[in-house]
Amino acid sequence: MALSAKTQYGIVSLIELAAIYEQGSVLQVAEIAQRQGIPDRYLEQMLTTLRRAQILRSIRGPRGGYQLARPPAEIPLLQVITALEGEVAPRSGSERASAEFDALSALEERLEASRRSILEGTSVQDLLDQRNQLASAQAMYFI
Amino acid sequence: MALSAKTQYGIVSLIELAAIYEQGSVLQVAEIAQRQGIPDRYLEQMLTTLRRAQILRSIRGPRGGYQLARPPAEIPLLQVITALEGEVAPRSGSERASAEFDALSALEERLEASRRSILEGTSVQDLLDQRNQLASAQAMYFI
DNA sequence: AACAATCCCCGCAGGTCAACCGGGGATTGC
DNA sequence: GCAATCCCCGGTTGACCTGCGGGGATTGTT
Repeated sequence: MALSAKTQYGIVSLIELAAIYEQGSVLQVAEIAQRQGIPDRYLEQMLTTLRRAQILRSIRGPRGGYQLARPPAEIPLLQVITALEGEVAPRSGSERASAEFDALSALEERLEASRRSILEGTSVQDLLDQRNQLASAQAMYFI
Repeated sequence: MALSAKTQYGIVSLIELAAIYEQGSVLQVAEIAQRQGIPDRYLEQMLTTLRRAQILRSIRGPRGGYQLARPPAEIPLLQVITALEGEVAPRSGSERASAEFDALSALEERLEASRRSILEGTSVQDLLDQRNQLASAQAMYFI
């Protein structure tokens, strides 16, 4: 699995919130959790993390909930994943001193760069579009 | 870290073995482990795995050791990593039934495809070349 | 003002997995 | 025969992911 459950839950929630972004309304943790079939107590942690990263905004009290802090097209997935999984420790201290490990590091950087490139170039809006496209395709198939 | 320690140890060993492939000689587990500063008892497991995957050949008894089973240019890293980390379980059973999860799956597939593409297109020989290039660059810098 | 809905914070637990260690057996060159 | 080397298999430790629970803070509604 390329993405952890934590990350998947967070992103799926963002797609749901993106769908109602225009209306300026909110969704509650329990609401999202039930619809997606994921544990609400766990999802709460993800949404809190995303709020701290200023990707979400929260409203407390009755009729409260979460909403996107900015338009979904302005939320690259790289930011979301970085917030949820935490920063990668930048090669602290003991570099393996070996020419072979150095050559391998060059490869790892290429791998990470390619991954970053995709995640920087994909926004929550893109995933929402994809969801709608898949949904309509399924509707067509159904007829 | 894009690659696990297990994978790193295995690949680094393959680079060392690629460097002596022409001579048809062998390297021993303890030899590689000491030079690379990695635990020998652990490295043994990786080399055993690579032998079972027919990437390495082993010779037992005194003066024994390991050598590549084929020319390093014919060993794509994807095979190495697949052998070391094991096959990815193919989406067993309980698909999350949700349009949002489906859209996310499409992204995950793109991520994995891009990774596979790099790992298929890079061989152990390529890493050996990179090592030699880095080594000579460092030599130039030293003068 | 009281109440209830909702988010907020923090710590804990259980399971899984990566990384590593150790014991003893099989092979084989010298 | 002996020692070097690979071979096999199981155990351990520590971290991390996933998830739960208790109680506190905020706020709309009545």
